[in-house]
Amino acid sequence: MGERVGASLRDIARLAGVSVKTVSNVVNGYAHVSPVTRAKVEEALSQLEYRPNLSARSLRQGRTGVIALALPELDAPYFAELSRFVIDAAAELRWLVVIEQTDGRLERERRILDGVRDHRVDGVILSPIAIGADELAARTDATALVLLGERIHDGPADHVAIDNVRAARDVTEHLIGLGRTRVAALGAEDNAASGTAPLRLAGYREAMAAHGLPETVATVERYRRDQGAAAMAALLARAEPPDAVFCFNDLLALGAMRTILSAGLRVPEDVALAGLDDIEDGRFSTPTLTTVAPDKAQLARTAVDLLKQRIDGPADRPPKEVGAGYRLMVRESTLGR
Amino acid sequence: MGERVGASLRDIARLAGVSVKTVSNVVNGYAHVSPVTRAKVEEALSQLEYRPNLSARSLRQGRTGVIALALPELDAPYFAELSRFVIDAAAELRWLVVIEQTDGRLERERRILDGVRDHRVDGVILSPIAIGADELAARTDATALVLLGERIHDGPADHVAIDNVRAARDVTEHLIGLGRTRVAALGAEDNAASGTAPLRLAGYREAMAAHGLPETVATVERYRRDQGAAAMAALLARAEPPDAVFCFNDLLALGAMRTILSAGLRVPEDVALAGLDDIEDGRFSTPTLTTVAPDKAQLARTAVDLLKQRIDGPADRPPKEVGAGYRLMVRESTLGR
DNA sequence: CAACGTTGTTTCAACGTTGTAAACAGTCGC
DNA sequence: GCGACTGTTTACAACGTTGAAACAACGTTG
Repeated sequence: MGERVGASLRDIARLAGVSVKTVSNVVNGYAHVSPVTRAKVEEALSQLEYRPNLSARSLRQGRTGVIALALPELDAPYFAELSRFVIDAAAELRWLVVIEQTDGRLERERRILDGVRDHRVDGVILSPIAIGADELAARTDATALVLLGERIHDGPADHVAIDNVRAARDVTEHLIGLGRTRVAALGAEDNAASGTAPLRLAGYREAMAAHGLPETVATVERYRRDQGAAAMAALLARAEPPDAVFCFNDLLALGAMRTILSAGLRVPEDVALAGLDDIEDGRFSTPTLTTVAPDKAQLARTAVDLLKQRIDGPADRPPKEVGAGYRLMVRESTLGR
Repeated sequence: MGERVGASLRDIARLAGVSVKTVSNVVNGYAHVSPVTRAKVEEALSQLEYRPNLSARSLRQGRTGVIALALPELDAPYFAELSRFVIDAAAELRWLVVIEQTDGRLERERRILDGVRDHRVDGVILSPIAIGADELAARTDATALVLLGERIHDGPADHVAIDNVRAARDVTEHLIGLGRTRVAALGAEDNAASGTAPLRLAGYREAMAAHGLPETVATVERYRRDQGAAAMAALLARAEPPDAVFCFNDLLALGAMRTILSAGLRVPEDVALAGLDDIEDGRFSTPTLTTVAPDKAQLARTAVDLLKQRIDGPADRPPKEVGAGYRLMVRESTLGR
């Protein structure tokens, strides 16, 4: 047998004894359809289990109903959790989300921005790592774009993010407030002109400077557990190892925690530890992880809303910057049992 | 301005001075095109940055180039890691993957099977939790289907999975081999007729029976950290608490680990702990987690291959069952430092 | 040189949908 | 009984693509 494929408007029309367009009108909820006709059509629709062919609809309307969510990597828990919220928010608009993984590589992010993908999408939500404001400004592709998770101030695109500088300052203040004096930052990036790393570093520096404390900064290349573990090992090998570490995300913190505990030191007694992201792992580690919890639901919803405005609205609307809330979650890794 | 949308075959044809079909032939690599014409067309293609409209192509060909990957939840690390492999394998066939989350709910899985989704897809890879063999057999939707991660023997669909019974038996044997005698299973499900839980339970039982040891089984509702933590608390409250626990997945094990350590007990000295899935968290927990590592890449690739065969092949091909490999990863949670 | 096959190219129709415009049937006011 | 209006329905075309079929210009063969 050939492909068993669903009924089309034509089939419905034939069965209900009306024109194709009338069926289309019923399907789309057009107001001026007589009750009798509507009933006939709806009967036929359910009898044949009609479902619209979205390829045809897309072709006709020039819209696909699909948006892309471009993330560094889906298997980083923060992004997995976040994508769930994005998918849910998009589903309310009957949008489908396809996930593209950039691995944080500049070249991949560039391709996303240039609209080089197999399937056309109505819009893109990008969580940028490598791309900078200058590249963004040079973008020619007209696909609607929203940046998620990073503020590129006065950039050419809508974006939504928590206030990374302030959040980082809050965490650092918390560590200092415990009486720690050798507070290190873990997660800076060597050649990052943009991205969240410089912002979080700035927040850390503000807090340290405010208390006249010396800065210690450990760099990584990627925000992964193994990199956190390695960077922490380097910190411990110093002449004056830190007594507190602010890791720029939770994965780094969990890697660092592993290194500290393996070395026979205690958290938080010997080294207090804090992260940022509030991934679920940190709520069940031993000790549990102090962290900043961005309001992921709000981030996701706002990103989708901004994208909708951008898609529906005029192309020349000036870009918006929207903030999202966060909370400091103090747990055992700084407070003890 | 209106929607800035890409060039169509017509635009290319006009520019190159040939017919639309000839452009189509070039785009699709049709053999009989003269070098001169081909060059002209390719020049025009790159000049206008042509990219095919896949909605139109889908409409014409009746195929979308999109497959659905239906998982319980994306923010379970195992599934996040697995989806990455699926996406990569699908990308090699130029397939796009959309992820649907079932939350392990029967009703959602049913909708997936019945093909109730907004966008039509060429095939579905389903990682089933709740659905049983009988429901599968009653399925009427003709969309190609592959089951991933569970064996429903002699079921009506292709599937790929590791040998859950044997894997569970191996882990349990490992725990028994440490000299433990009060080995508990954590992760059974109360009313599960199908799914992996009964298989893993069966493997546990085989091993326990082979050594004449008494069985202890703790049930959960979902495979999440909090459930593992709670179930472990119940086990510890028993008159004879276990000295080893095989958790049916790593999330449960990490939750259980948290409970054990919080109670002031040591892992593995007081309670040895093993999981299944080999998620990254378990490689960085303290102690690191002994687990079964399914070959996720092989699982994903096989699932995609099976789906391709099912899509391209005759509809009446009998369903295939394919196994995938796994390895026992012995780490600190059973071995100590 | 007529019949035939090959290569290169084109014409045509169709996939399922919806916007536009127009047709059609009533109803109202005068 | 006419025009104007409202409400309901329809015919048509088009979105961009590709399979089938047709066609033209060859070279080959008997």
